[in-house]
Amino acid sequence: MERKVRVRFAPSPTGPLHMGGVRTALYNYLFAKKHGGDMLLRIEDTDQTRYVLGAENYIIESLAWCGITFDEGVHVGGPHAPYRQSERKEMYKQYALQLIESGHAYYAFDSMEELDAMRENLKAANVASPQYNYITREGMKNSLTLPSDEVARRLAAGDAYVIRMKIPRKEEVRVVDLIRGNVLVQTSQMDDKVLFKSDGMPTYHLANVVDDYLMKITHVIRGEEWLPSAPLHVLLYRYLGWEEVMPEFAHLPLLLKPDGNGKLSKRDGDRLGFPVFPLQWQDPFTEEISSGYRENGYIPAAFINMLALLGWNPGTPQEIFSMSELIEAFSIERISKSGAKFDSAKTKWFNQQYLRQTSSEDLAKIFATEIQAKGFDYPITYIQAVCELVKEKAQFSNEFWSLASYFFEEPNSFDMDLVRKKWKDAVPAFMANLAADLNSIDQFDALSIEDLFKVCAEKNGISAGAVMQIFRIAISGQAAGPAIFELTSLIGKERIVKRLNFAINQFNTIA
RNA sequence: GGCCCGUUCGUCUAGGGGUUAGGACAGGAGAUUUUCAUUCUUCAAACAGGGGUUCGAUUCCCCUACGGGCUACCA
Repeated sequence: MERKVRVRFAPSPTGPLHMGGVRTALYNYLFAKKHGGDMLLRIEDTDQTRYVLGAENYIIESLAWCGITFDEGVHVGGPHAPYRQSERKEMYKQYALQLIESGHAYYAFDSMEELDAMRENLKAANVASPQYNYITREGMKNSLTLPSDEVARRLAAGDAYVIRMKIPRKEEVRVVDLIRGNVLVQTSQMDDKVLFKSDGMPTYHLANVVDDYLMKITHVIRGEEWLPSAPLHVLLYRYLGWEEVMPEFAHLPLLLKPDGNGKLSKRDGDRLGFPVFPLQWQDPFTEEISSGYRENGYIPAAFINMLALLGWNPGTPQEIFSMSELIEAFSIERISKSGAKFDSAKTKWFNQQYLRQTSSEDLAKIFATEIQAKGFDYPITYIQAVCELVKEKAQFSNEFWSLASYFFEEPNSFDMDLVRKKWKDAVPAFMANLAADLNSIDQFDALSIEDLFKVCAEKNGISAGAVMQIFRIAISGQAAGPAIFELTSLIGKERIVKRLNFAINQFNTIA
């Protein structure tokens, strides 16, 4: 029987979710939706020592901003609730005990010091990989080496213990990975991983397998850092008697630093000048702030589009994808095997593409709140017209103010070096004439202004081109901007004439 | 160190036993826009190395190098 596709995104609330995590969530989401399946959000908070307050909310909020939705999870509930592992604590122990029962796990009573000493000894003896395994467990304090009455006594006395997996000595474990094919590992290379900790919590390995089984997960799509422990998980399914319904695995290549080596990390963002997190995050302990894509003016769909193409491609030249197009085109087979260096320049390009696609009407709505926040009151139609003019010049919506502030407030500072260069000969006279001429016309549309401008220049024996830039500076304060006569028309006759006269005064004082 | 995974332009990638090895970003040059941005044209840029297999390998196999991950009572 074909099972309904069910995938999960299962982060640990140890800090903000970085873009690599978002991509993992995205691929899970795309896969689920492509196959009409379910997407769950499970919080893996089995390590209380690393729990960070606010991280869970951050994760939920980030994914919502990205447009990744869930069918079940901590925030939306569902038939397999609770979805927070700390709240499922009581469920795990029975499975660990079941494994002891069947001879696939055992109690271990070793202290941290004893474990350290064991590893030190092995290192000193030049053992290639010092680990708690089929050889070393013979020399440690566990239910395999201790007499059964002592084990019973220790357990009854409440001695601290962990439950370890008993990895067979000489077997080959095969992991079938949807991206990499067969991965073979010898059990002799594996160690007796702790499944159940002395604090009563399961480790990732146990909790993960138990929950995926209980929640009927069909596909585990996760980062490549989990590939080395996948054989352990396969063994766990086998020994728990769940191999028939074991999920299929897909281990995603990692996101790498744009420069140098290694996987993309928290530090890289602010070091290299781009966000690594979807949303801004303030560390609750250090109060250190890490920037976010949202706060940097990125459109979530652009961010998602970029992420989707980092490690996956549709096999066609298409690069711009809406979420539904991504769902349509997505397939695990087309995920690449090697890690991808993150490219912030391309991310900006994606945002620019999306910004262009956004209507001036929608941009105006966003921009209007910024305008209002600054205390200005302009009709939305005016703001929309400004957006129309400025849109092509921006890469981010948060650049609008610096690009367009002069549409809303009068310029009061000018690039005087430039003015000095241009403010000579017939120019001052021309500007004075222009101000008067502009003031005298009724038709203040771009074409009429342009005609008037040219005629005025000719009257003063100057080429129109020669005075275009000083005119722009006079009315906008900036040396570059949108089509000059349209801009003039939009700002309106009264304000333009006023600005011109103000600028002429200013320019005269420095000339 | 050990184990596992990987390696096509600077970056993301397509391709696949015989190709002028394609696209995009970034970069260079030019044109348009009497500004900037846009747009257009154009240039430069890659199969890690060595062995096989083969009539022929960038493509398949092996080795080396390099890169990455893992190696906790963290996930």
